[in-house]
Amino acid sequence: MNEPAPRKPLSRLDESLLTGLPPFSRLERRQIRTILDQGTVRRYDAGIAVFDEGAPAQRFFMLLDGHIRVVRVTPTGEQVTALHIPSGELFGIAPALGRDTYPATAITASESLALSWPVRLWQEFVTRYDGFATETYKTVGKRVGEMNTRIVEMATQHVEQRIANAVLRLANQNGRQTDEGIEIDFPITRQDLSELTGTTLHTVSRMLSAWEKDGIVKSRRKRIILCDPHRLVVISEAHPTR
Amino acid sequence: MNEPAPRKPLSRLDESLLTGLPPFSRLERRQIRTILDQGTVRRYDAGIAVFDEGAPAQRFFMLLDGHIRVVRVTPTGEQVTALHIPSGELFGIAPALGRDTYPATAITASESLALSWPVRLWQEFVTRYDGFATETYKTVGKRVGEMNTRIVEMATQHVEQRIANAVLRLANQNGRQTDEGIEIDFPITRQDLSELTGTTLHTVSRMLSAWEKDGIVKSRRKRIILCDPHRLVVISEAHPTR
DNA sequence: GCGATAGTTTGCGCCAGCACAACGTAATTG
DNA sequence: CAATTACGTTGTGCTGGCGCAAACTATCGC
Repeated sequence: MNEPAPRKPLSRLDESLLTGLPPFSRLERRQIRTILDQGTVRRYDAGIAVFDEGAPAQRFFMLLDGHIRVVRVTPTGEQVTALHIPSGELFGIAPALGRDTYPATAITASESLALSWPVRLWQEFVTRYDGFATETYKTVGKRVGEMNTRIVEMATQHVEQRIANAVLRLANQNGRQTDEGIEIDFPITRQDLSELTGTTLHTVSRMLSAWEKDGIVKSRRKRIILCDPHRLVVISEAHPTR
Repeated sequence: MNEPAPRKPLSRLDESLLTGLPPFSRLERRQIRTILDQGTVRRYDAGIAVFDEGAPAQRFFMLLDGHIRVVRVTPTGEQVTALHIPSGELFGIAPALGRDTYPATAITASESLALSWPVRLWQEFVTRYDGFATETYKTVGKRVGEMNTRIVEMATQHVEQRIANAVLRLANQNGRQTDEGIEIDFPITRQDLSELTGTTLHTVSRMLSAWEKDGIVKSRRKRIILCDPHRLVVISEAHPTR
């Protein structure tokens, strides 16, 4: 992160942390207190695995601050990013999918803060707290939709369009307006982008260079700023050969 | 289908239709009777859309017989198959994902028989029937896993490996042992396979021809028989360049 | 301030897989 | 059994994007 995030007292969390967030928005202060007291907060450095693919799902998580990349590793060791999780969302919700192991690895893209609970509380949350089930399944639905879109993109679009789409999506979810344009407000490398689009870091680099030459983006190390999102949209839609 | 499927009396269904199926396996005969009476059966010809992407989700379905392809259509009209649904599974379960429209189109791959209920019953099923929620979320979890795998494959594997994987998966889910080998027991065209693997029907055709020359598969029109599944597995794993 | 490390850029050659195109063949219809 | 339609095969040429390689540059730890 750029500025040091305002540090929350880790000992006892404020109820306001959760009140705004969809899965908990219909709950009363007292209920949220209970939920907070049952959970554990932890800070994670950037680039740390919060949990690993295949590991027994012992806890589920709410990302309070930072960004998570959900990654799968192939038998031969290359990584593919399946999803990006912005702060304010649940993750590692294996129990919602009837699973007892995590289906993928969660890696912090930036320094992050997450609250977590043991899975045995899942059933309790679902039955006891109004709106929790509904909202979490909306989240699942949204992610299924995203994955679906990724599949369609990978199947039909060219690399340039896929990269454009990925950048646009990231900017939409995690964009921050600056005087130069919209900046993706967490560190992202060419390698990350290539894992997100199923290509190589070389190709991504070339692409960004070309776009920068055309004034569509600016990019420093680990940072991307969109100067002309509209042109990117055009690229992402253009020339669908197949 | 090859032989005309044994025709069920459409008027009043037998409880045994559902007793074996996971979402209903823990229920009593009386409960299943109620569930059956609340639903509607319908037969669909091959190649028919059961519901369309984006349409309001008015019903959810249980596939009793046949096969469904879950398809998304791109803005430019090409189709991508996201999932295959074998008989005995729920589909069109938008309500489980907190959605009120269908996220994709469901097309019958062969003549099919499906039972369906209005979505307003979903909540009732989930709360009233033991195991229904758990089992349906397992189904969702399984499908998320499959989609994830597809993404990884599309991102890292070559066309030949993707086709091999697709064929193997179909054979696993819907294989039937014959004297020539394992036959995929529903009609599938080169075009279908190409939509499943994100390639062209030409490339699929070439691939199958090559495999047939090597004695790995036999293929008639709309039919594929695996003579040597093991060699296919080798192909699907081999030479992961990136 | 100086390596060391992690991230980025760029050039070059090559080939998997696509576009295009034409033809062959099995099923279907009346 | 024509005629028609749907599905499958195969050839040719071309190119997007990858592999490989090498150099460059921020950033960090000491």
